[in-house]
Amino acid sequence: MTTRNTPAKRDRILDAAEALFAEHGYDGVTLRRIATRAGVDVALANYHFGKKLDLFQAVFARRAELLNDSRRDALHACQASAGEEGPSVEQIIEAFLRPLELAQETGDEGWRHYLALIAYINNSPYWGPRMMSQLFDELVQEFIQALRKALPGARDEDVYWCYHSLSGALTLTLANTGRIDKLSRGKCRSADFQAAYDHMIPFTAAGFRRVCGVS
Amino acid sequence: MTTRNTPAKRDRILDAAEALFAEHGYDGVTLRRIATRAGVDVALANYHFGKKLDLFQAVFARRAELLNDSRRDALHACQASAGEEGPSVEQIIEAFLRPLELAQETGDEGWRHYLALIAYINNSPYWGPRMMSQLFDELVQEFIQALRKALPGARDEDVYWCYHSLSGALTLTLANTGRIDKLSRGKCRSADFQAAYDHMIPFTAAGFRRVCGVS
DNA sequence: CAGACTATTCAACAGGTGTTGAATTAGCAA
DNA sequence: TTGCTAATTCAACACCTGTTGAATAGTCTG
Repeated sequence: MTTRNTPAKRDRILDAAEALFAEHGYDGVTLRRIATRAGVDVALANYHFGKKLDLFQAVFARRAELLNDSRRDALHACQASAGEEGPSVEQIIEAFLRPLELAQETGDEGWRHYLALIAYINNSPYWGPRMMSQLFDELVQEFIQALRKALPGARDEDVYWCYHSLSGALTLTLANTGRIDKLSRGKCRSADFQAAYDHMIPFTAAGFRRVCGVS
Repeated sequence: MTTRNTPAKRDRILDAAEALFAEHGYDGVTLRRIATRAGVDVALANYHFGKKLDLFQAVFARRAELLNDSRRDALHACQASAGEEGPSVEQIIEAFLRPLELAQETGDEGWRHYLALIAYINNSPYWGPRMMSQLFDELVQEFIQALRKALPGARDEDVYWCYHSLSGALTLTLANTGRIDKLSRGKCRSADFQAAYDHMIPFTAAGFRRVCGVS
């Protein structure tokens, strides 16, 4: 153990908060429940993170940079391998979605919870406007710029509305509510991100092409 | 005023609860805040609706039947006007979405809040599985059945995954978070449901056709 | 008018909330 | 060892929560 060893309990608090916030939302979770799940005293959360809101934001920020890096790498990679006119709509959307698969590839439950937390925040009229922009807008604009290039002549407004549909489909996927499992009577499993993206990529790419007037 | 006159305060409680639950979620709202907004004593909510959870469900159920009727009428109407082979994918999706426009056509803020509440519930890993099915599944299956007929030869699994994307795009629209406004720097207004559906209908229809293998 | 019933408010409860300051423990330096 | 500092727990605070039973006001019936 080095001198700068941040002990395990701090991380266990983040993990517990991540899982609980994702399932019950900010107000549906109590600091005592987080502490209990983490096997820790209540006051420790305050010691490490300050107020409850600060803990919430710490959870939200913890994996954001890693996720953004992964997505940015995927975008730049497909841009590098594409020719002069840039990657196709499908390739761009693939770069936007596939990095999220690491949530189940690594078998790490934390990532699954984190993505559900993003879905919660993104869909919330209260938290969405307050928290999404600062961490994700810059990269999203880069993706939209790439899509614009792949859809020459498209109106800006149309591109943004299409991104809105893509974002909504993704958000509901990340929320992982299991609703599609019940509707399809088991034919679809919402926990199977790979199957979800395998369908979402051609689905949304076709939508972009149609709405943005390129066949 | 008739004998069975349920006074206005009962409805004001429902209206206040609807707006607050939609914005802050179940746990983010206090009965006292609801009562204050409704201009009513705290205990009155309990008198009319019982526990807080019962009030929540009452709000959720209040407009469900009306919404389902409206959607069912639209579906049956387009089925009646279509020929033997049934309505197109576009027509079915239009019947699924357009009834929701009454939210702003009537200028009734209550409907806007109600639709945001549906978005909150549908996207929640906790409430979604518990509350969506009982009120909405039957009609949704009818829509999916119609889509299946409009997409001959499609695999069931593909149809359900496409519906999932449609549902996600719709959910984020109803949540009305204003995120697309900021991203598009005002070019899109998320409160403009008509513009949202004008784009969503061709977008999702093209997705259905592509994924379900019909050109 | 009296009576009955519903709607509404008042007052209060038992328990849970986030937060804090002091006390305790653990880990490392000299 | 003795210090020193960060990590952790303990105990408690002031406040807010959902819920309830009794009290009051309102409305219609006879």
